[in-house]
Amino acid sequence: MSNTHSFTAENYLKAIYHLSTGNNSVVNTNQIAEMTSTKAASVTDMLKKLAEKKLINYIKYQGVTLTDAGKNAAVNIVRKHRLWEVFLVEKLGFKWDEVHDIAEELEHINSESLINRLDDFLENPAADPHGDPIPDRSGTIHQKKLIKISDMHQNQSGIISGVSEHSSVFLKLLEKMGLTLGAKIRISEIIEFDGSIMLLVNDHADKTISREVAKNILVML
Amino acid sequence: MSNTHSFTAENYLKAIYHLSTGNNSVVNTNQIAEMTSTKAASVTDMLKKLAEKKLINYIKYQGVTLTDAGKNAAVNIVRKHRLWEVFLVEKLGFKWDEVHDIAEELEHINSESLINRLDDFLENPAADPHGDPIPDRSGTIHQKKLIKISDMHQNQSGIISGVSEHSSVFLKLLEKMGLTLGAKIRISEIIEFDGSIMLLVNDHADKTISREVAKNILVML
DNA sequence: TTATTTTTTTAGATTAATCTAAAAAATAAA
DNA sequence: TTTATTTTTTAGATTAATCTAAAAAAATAA
Ligand SMILES: [Mn+2]
Ligand SMILES: [Mn+2]
Ligand SMILES: [Mn+2]
Ligand SMILES: [Mn+2]
Repeated sequence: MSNTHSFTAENYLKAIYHLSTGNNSVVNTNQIAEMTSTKAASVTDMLKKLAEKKLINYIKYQGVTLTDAGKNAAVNIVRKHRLWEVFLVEKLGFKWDEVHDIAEELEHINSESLINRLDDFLENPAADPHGDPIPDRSGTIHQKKLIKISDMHQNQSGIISGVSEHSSVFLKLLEKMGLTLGAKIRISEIIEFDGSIMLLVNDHADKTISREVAKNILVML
Repeated sequence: MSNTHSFTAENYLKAIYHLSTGNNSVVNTNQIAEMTSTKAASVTDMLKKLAEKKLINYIKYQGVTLTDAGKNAAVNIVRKHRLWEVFLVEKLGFKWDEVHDIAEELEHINSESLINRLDDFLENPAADPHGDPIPDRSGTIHQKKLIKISDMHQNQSGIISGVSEHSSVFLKLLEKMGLTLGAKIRISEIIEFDGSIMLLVNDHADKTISREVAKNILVML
């Protein structure tokens, strides 16, 4: 089980995984280069190696997809990343905007018993501090259906359950506005002029957020 | 503060540190090669790089010592290693013979806030699961005076507080015999024939251990 | 459908970490 | 104090990951 790959190979696999679960399942060289902060030429080199190890399906000039083995490896890294994030927030008291970079390193520690014990210690959380689902030990992801605030209509209400933008500035803004996971919201008005949205947060006084902000907050109805 | 060095450089620094706190403060190439499971030629290469970075004092053919910067770096890695070991045992329920290899990886995660928060979360432990002292955040080590069971005399008693052999077989043996940290012992007899030792553990029935075992158990009087 | 632009791959180098084999220095033995 | 042994260093290669610049292929536009 769980062949061990280099730190670097793991980062490429994760990048391909995230890119392929977005829109298209086929991922191109330049996208990977951007996500891994490398150059296209370096990506091509690595793609050959990953293909060699049967972790991706790769045909020159045609982009890549993950094989089952590659997807397993990637999901496992995502699982570790998100569990560590829960640990950092729940046990060590980090803020939700501070944990990503540390988890980026911790996700490469390879020990199945470590991660399964951590999972139990954290009481098998379903989601990380940003609302992203944590794959279970078999690799299955139970993703709840969430919609963007920007897709809600007047008087509709729900619970904030995720974000689609993870930058520290964005997360800090939400924190300051009380728009954190678990907050109950209700759309009181959608402003015609620019689409900004007024909403009630936990039944308190109205707050207004821009459409851009609204697009990046995910709600469970 | 705390310049960041490569994973590999950190392992060399730690090896030099452990070797130099043993007997001689000057450490030689072959010792390092043995401890890092590399070859002498590789060590020489790395020594040049570490000297370049002013982490060691190195003169060809004369062995090495750590500079203050090098010692700081090494002690910090040891601090991280031991704190993670405490975490693995106390929070995740690993046995004391299972944690070394995982800590060997975790010790390279570089985040000062992470390690200080972990320290607090664990309630600032003084020692790791093997009784080794944990350097505080300033790098100071408070080492208690311990003696080997093999240096004790008849009727002397004390508390098991450390081990000087960390292999899994040895630790499992101690576990099985109830000779774990905190156990109270009293020497009932030192056998003339081969120097093996009979002792009372927590006032229970006598157990006998070989001189070799006795040399590797450390006791606080 | 040809020309232009964009994307991707190859060619050729570089850097870090490692190795084996050979040379040089230091140490121990005769 | 020579000679032999051990230790350490150098020389020369290798592997993984990366880069820049140039070539090749694919996609887009004219
Ligand atoms: Mn996250
Ligand atoms: Mn250890
Ligand atoms: Mn290590
Ligand atoms: Mn230890």
